[in-house]
Amino acid sequence: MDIFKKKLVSFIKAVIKEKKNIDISDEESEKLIKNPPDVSFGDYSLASYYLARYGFKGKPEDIAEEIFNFFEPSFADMEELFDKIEIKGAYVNFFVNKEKFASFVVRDVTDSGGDYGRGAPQKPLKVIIDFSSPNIAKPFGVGHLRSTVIGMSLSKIYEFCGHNAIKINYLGDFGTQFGKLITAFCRYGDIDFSEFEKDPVKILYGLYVRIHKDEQADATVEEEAKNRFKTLEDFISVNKRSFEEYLGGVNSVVNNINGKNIENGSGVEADSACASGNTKLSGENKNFFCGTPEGQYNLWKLFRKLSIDEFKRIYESIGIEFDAYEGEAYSAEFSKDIKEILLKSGIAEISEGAVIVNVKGVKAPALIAKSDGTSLYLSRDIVTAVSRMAKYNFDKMIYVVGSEQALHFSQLFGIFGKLKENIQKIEDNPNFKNYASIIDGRLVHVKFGRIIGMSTRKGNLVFLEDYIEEARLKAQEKLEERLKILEDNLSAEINDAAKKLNEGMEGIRATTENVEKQSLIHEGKNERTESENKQIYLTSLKVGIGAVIFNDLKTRRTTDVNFNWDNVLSFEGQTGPYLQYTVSRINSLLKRLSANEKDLKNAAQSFSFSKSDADFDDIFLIAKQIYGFKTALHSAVEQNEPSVLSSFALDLASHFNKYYQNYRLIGKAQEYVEPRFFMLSSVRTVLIRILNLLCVPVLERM
RNA sequence: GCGUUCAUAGCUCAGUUGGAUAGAGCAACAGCCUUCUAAGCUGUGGGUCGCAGGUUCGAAUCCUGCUGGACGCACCA
Repeated sequence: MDIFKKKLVSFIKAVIKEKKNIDISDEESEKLIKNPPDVSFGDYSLASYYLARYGFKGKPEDIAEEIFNFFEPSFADMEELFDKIEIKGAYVNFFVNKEKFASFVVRDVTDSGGDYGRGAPQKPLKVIIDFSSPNIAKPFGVGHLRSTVIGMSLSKIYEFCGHNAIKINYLGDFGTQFGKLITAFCRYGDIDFSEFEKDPVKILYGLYVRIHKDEQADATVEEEAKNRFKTLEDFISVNKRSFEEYLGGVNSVVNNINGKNIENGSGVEADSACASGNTKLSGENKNFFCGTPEGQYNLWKLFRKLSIDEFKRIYESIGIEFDAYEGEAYSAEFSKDIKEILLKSGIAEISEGAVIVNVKGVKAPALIAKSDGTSLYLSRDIVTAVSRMAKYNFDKMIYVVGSEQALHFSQLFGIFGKLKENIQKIEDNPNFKNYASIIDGRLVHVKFGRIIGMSTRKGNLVFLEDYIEEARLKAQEKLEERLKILEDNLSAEINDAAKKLNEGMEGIRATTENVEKQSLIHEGKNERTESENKQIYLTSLKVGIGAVIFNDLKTRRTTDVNFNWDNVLSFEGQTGPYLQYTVSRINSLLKRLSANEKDLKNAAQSFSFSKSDADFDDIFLIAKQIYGFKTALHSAVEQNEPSVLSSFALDLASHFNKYYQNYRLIGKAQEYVEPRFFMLSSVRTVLIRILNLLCVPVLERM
């Protein structure tokens, strides 16, 4: 809490104590302080109707007056921090000392450097964030992007707030669909294996599409796929440990490890390693792959490995990373144990041959296992949650999954509620009981809306890479335009200077300066050098990625977004590139202002603002905006909502751009420039921090 | 049919958890580059907060009903 608010808190406590003889906590008192909607109402306000709960009775206006009369005599005590107190209707409004406030905020940011806003809770939470989770065998489409960036951003936000975030990618690598994929591979003889190695995901997707089409006409496809999946699941389940045994083992590992406790060799990673080697894909090996359970298992593992490699490449290109890759298959091994435990304890029952759980508050029965005995993803999710509890001992687990799966998660969460209630009915499984009973209440479904109307220009699924490339091209186009204008202006300047050359020294100086500048930019249609081209490519790529990612994070998660190419490819207004541009603008300005760094270092100790300066009101507004960063972070975490930060950043950027437009700093006196230098640098610090938290690339220059 | 969820300016969205005069950005129109990056800034127009009730000092926000859309609802994930 800042010194201004602290003062108010103590005053509010005092007035309640004095008038009603009630002691309230600092937190309670702080909650009574609101931010007025307009500067003309001051900087903090106390709405009298909130005091009704402490026994203040009567018309709100009268209460406000009562409070005001209490404050006024002791105003001298506040004078150092506040300019005035005003009564307006039902509100008592407080006006801070603007000079002090602005200096306070800017100094706060300057002192904490890049860490401004970083949290350090007394008890950091261990939070698992399960996101992205693409389905293997399908290419990484734009649909996956939303989960990916929301999850990644939340992880960063939690980390920045001092919590411990564990990022898990839970791959959809199991289920009947893989039976289909294997069926496709085995049925179609015309697969080009060299093509396969080049772009495996594309080939797999081709198989996927083809088999789904054939399935419509040929009923044997589905049957074969089901059988092959059963073979796969049976093969995995043979000779395995029991879930109980597994949980016991995890437990002993966990006790020795603090912090993140990432088990790198687990699950997918380890399995995919043994998939290579003797399992070369070729025509001759086809009998092995299609004819034996072991071959089929290897084939599936190979599909999975190839897909994961591809995903990793894509993640890397947009700056996404995970602490662990897990797969559903890993849990499939234990889904039969779950089924038995739940049935034996009476939590689950058999209905129409399938295993179901009836969950409180959810009408639809939760299906745990199919009548042919194979597992469903709900049972695998139960296994996964329990395993993770054993492994990580999490305080909270967030599933970043689309809202169309809301029912699934309410069933999953409901099952853990039921498990907790009926835990004593479970026999013989102490480890399972131990972990399963404490999960209830720690699971959160962070859902998000669909992206509607997203299709390629020809009308199909959009691949993420094509999407980004489209944005990049647009960014490059824009960049080229700007360079052209720059070049044109330059040659105009040079012509101008040449004219002046006849008029004396002034012209000579101008000409030499311009020749220097010109060497940086190619004039006219000359070929650019390779490094210039590379620079242009990288810049436009970052802008493109920024535009695409920010587009997914700027609106509240839950609303469906109407996709519109023109909106995404417009880089003006409330967009990622606008923020990137703002940062690079500040960069450029600060660079020009910081010619004398030594002076600035000295000034950092003792700068201050004067309200007699023409730009002071705007400086104060910027300081206020910066100050709101901590509140924004807080509500972003509370709501698991990155868009809070997006809106905040847009506001801040807009404040800066207005200031930039209205006041010039170059050429002003050093003591005028110094405090503003730190103010602008504070804006930049916060903007860059938010861009980082939102996974939007930051550019030095644009 | 049942359930979840949404409806705010022509379009895309905010709206400090029930508070002061409902705000931005696009698009339209009118301006601003000899002066720190015009991916910027300024101004104008644009609203029955889906409709109807209710709750109270006070409702875009809460409750009920209606209309309209999206999603989900037994062996897919």
